[in-house]
Amino acid sequence: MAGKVTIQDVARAAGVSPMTVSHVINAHPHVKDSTRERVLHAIDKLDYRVNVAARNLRTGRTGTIGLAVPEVDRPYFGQLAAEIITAAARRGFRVVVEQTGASRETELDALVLSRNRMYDGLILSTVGLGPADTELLRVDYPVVILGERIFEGPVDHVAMPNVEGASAATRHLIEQGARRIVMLDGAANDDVNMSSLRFQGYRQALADAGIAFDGGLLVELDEFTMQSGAAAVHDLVTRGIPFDAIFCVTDTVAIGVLRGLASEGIRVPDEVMVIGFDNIRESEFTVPSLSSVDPDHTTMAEKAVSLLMNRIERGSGASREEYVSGFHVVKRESTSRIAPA
Amino acid sequence: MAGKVTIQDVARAAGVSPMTVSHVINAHPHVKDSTRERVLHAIDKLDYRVNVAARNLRTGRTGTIGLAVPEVDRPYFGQLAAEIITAAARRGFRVVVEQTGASRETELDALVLSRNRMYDGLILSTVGLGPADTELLRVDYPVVILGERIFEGPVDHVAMPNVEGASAATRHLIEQGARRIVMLDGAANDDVNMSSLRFQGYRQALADAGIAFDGGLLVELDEFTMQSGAAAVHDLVTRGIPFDAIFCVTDTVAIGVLRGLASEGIRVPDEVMVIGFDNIRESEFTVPSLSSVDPDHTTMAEKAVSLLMNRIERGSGASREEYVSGFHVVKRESTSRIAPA
DNA sequence: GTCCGATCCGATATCGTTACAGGACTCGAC
DNA sequence: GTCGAGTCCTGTAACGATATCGGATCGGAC
Repeated sequence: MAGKVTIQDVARAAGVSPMTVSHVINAHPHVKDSTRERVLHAIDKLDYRVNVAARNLRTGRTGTIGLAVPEVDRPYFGQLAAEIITAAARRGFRVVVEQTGASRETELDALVLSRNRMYDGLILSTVGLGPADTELLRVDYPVVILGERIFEGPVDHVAMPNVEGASAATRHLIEQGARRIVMLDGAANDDVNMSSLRFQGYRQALADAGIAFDGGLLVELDEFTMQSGAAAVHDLVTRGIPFDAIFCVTDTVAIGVLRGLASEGIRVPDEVMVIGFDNIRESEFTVPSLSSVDPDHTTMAEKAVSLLMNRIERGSGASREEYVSGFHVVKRESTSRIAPA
Repeated sequence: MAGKVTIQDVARAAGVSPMTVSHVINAHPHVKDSTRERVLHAIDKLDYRVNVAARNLRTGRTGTIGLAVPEVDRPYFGQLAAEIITAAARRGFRVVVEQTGASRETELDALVLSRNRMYDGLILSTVGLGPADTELLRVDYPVVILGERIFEGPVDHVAMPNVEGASAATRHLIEQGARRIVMLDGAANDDVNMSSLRFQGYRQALADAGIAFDGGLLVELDEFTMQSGAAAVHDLVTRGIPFDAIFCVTDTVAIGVLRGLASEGIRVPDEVMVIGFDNIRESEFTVPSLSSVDPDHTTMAEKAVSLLMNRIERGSGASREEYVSGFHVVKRESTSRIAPA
């Protein structure tokens, strides 16, 4: 029953026109208080709810934005999603979460979906897209890319300080005495993806410290999971490669690494130090607790949503914005050779 | 430009009526191949996208379901959300994630929102709702409650084997030699919420083993976070309460507990054993790895979505269904007094 | 040659809301 | 007494799709 009440019914019950009801619902001015009361009373009595589909059709807005992430159950993306949903809710927007599974195809699908006008805008936390896809991003609806750095992309972009953060993390390891630093990275195939940028930071820090880069210490992971982090450690140990620290491309990988080292009976940080990137919530609670680079996700999420809102409201005219978040290195037990109190 | 192409434009370009275009789009039978080709070609050429709002209005369906969880960035809910999004996507549905922050009010808000016909249905992973709210759940659109057990609720329900799982976890601790088992629980105030049910299982296992329940070993947490788990351990130790095992109401709490024990210099499992509930992905990678009760979320998520789809398709006529998932105890290092290989 | 069912296509009428434009009325100023 | 500027309300016409139903066409059976 409640589902079938329309604005017409309310109008009839309140003795006004549908338009007046609409005005009341949308808080337009120029409605006499007594009239407003009557309408509200009728709405209440009939248990009227606006039909969002009809409103969407008429206004051309949906009040919904899309968020495309590889998987919400990865800690980093989960936390990002939570912050974005909160930031959007603050502005009266709902968020549809699409899982792209880190594949280029599905990320493009999300773009196309959004073109259906299903969403007012889209936040794309890319992984698979590369500079070759730049042209495909040249779409006529609001899009914000979050995370990866796509060189000269045609859309708004909120990026991480990948190079600088990775460099600082590596420098921290060096300062703590590490010399043979493994990097667990992804495929760094196009110079601008996350893996590649963090690798650049790593190399740069090594160079700055006068440490020669050893290709044998670079491990390319297929995916950024705890599983793959643990497996990589096992592999390194099995192959007998000596190392005294590991810089992990993400905290999730680092958690797997901590586990892998424990399984191998290697003590952290005494024998091997570990640092990650992202500072996810779990990192504070691992044993030992995990040092990490904190790129300030909260600000990034807030910025992404606010950029998107600007596009939605002001259209595609304005010039493209690029925001790179700040960062700081969070030093915890995993890189602290002085035993904690 | 792409945004303004309507089905009319396509019809004109293809030399057919809008209805025929609609038939093609919706894969209706009885459209000649040559006609279909022409229409598809026109769609492609004009870069036409259906206007979802218009379709929703006309059909009364949105192809979107709501998922209300406390927070997507808690591992358990993140993993649940991921599974539900996947299960829904398989059926051609999108998912809007609402964060209720574990408050009763926001959970009810989600229910009301859904009444806007914004979603075709709602999956509510409750925390704050209690039996007192049973009547409020008597709504006329598809709802599935996921997780908590609301006695005799008027809606479909996918529940966990809370009592049985908790009992099995506790029994496992006892079998491993524990006698003074702390339970870290939430407020067990209404006999049917998660905390209360898991507490029942705990007490039952104690009773079965002939161990007297010691109220001093029951700790009520305000929230189920790693933070609160760690704090609880610190508090117990500070108060000098002796214990040889901890059963945590969730794995997230347990991870905090592992961390807290490490900070206190207490060895796991030698001095204190720990077991959680949920078997989140992280539990396999903690140090030591965490034993847990696995309620098979994948099946739960799948079941929740499938129940919801049934409601959406078949209406509210059918009788209410209640599904309780199976479970098994996953034994890992944190409860294994025999050192792992 | 007729008839019938299957196949193919389209005219019309909404779905429930809001944009737009304008009508009626009030009130104060001159 | 007239005018203008609010204030308050409403009639009409979409927004872009699909449900419904009926009309046309075609091929085969008799």
